[in-house]
Amino acid sequence: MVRKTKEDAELTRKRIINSARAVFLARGVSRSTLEHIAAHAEVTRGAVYWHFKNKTDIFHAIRDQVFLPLIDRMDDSLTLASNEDPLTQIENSLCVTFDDLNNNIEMRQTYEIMMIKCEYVDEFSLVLQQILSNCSSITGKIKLAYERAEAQNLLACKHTPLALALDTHLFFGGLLHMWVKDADGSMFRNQAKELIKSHINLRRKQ
Amino acid sequence: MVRKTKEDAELTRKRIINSARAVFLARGVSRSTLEHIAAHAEVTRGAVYWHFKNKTDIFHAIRDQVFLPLIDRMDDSLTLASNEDPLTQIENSLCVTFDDLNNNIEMRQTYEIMMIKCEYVDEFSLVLQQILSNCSSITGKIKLAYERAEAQNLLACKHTPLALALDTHLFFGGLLHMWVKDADGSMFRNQAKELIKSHINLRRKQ
DNA sequence: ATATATACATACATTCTTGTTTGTATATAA
DNA sequence: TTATATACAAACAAGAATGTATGTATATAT
Repeated sequence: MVRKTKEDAELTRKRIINSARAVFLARGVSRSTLEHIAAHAEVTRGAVYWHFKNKTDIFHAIRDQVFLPLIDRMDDSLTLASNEDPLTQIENSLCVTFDDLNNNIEMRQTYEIMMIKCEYVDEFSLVLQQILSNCSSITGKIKLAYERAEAQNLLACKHTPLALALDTHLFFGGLLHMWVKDADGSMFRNQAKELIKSHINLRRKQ
Repeated sequence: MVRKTKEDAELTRKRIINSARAVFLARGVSRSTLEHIAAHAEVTRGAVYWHFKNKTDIFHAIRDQVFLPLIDRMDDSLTLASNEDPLTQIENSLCVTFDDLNNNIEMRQTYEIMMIKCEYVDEFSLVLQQILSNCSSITGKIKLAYERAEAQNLLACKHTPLALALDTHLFFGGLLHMWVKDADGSMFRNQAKELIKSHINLRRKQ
């Protein structure tokens, strides 16, 4: 029984990606073999090599599945017109990310893989450049929101919008890392939103 | 020429550790083999197996070399009596870490390995617990400093010392991660101290 | 209806990597 | 001074893991 229909083949491809995510999560990227992934997907390595060039190719498929849509989403919640004040917009845009992490298993697993189950060397090292670039893009969006907040006289401090944006972004990155590492949830996962609210309130006038 | 003196053997052990750090940094922990490490140290795997049980054992030796002294250092700069105000103490204790990173190659390389060249699975996953535990310890120390700042009426905001400490610690963690990823230095390494100063000034009265 | 490309499974060859075992020269203890 | 433990080097054995090559049944195009 071979030569499935195109739809069948696409299902196989997706099963391989999902299996790879599960295997990467459990064993780390390096220790995961194509045989592990194939077995989990209930196919042979032949199927894997048909759909993907190698393990790195699968890795990028998993990454793109989560991160390509994500960037747009973050942009939207900070850039789109809204009836909320800019500081609340920033707060919400950060909170949305953690809502997504809570609700979307694939996203949660992918973050965990990228942050603590992957070694950024050789082929993977260029991902670091993408991360850096994404970060400065996000910081830029946050800065714009702080500029609007400043124009509306909402800020409690005389810091520049850029300084505030960098501080917020670093806080956000730190929280993301701790969120992922805090698997049992007791230290950060349960109180992420309060931490965000507190962070934003620190710069809110009154 | 075998059977060196005890001092020679200790030198060999240190050369192996230093070589392992260099190899881990270049190839990632998983892709580094004991043969790579031995060759870099100009010994054979026999020497490596004599001094260490396996690769994980070397990993922990590298980690302990940097992190065991570090915890005490961070404690000291936050706990010891000082003629500076508590907020400046926090600022300095954060800055000291980045001074160390700049000046101490071994520490810098070790941080890079632990953060982006290692997969936290199996034997390595318990390191995550240590990280979590260290973090709450550091947060606790920062909280005490903020309590002293509050008692001295230095704070510009009505946030609790715990909330401020968590925010500062997350900022610090985020900055550490970006510092390490920003290998060329243009985005974070050069301005880490200004970012810290700005972060602390945000909570300083006036 | 036939030819061809597709979607895999199976088999093979090669290269790493690891752990262990064995050998050995020499500090060092007795 | 001799015996023994030390600090390695060298050789060995076994199992992974990878990439490729080959086989094959069947959608699908013509």
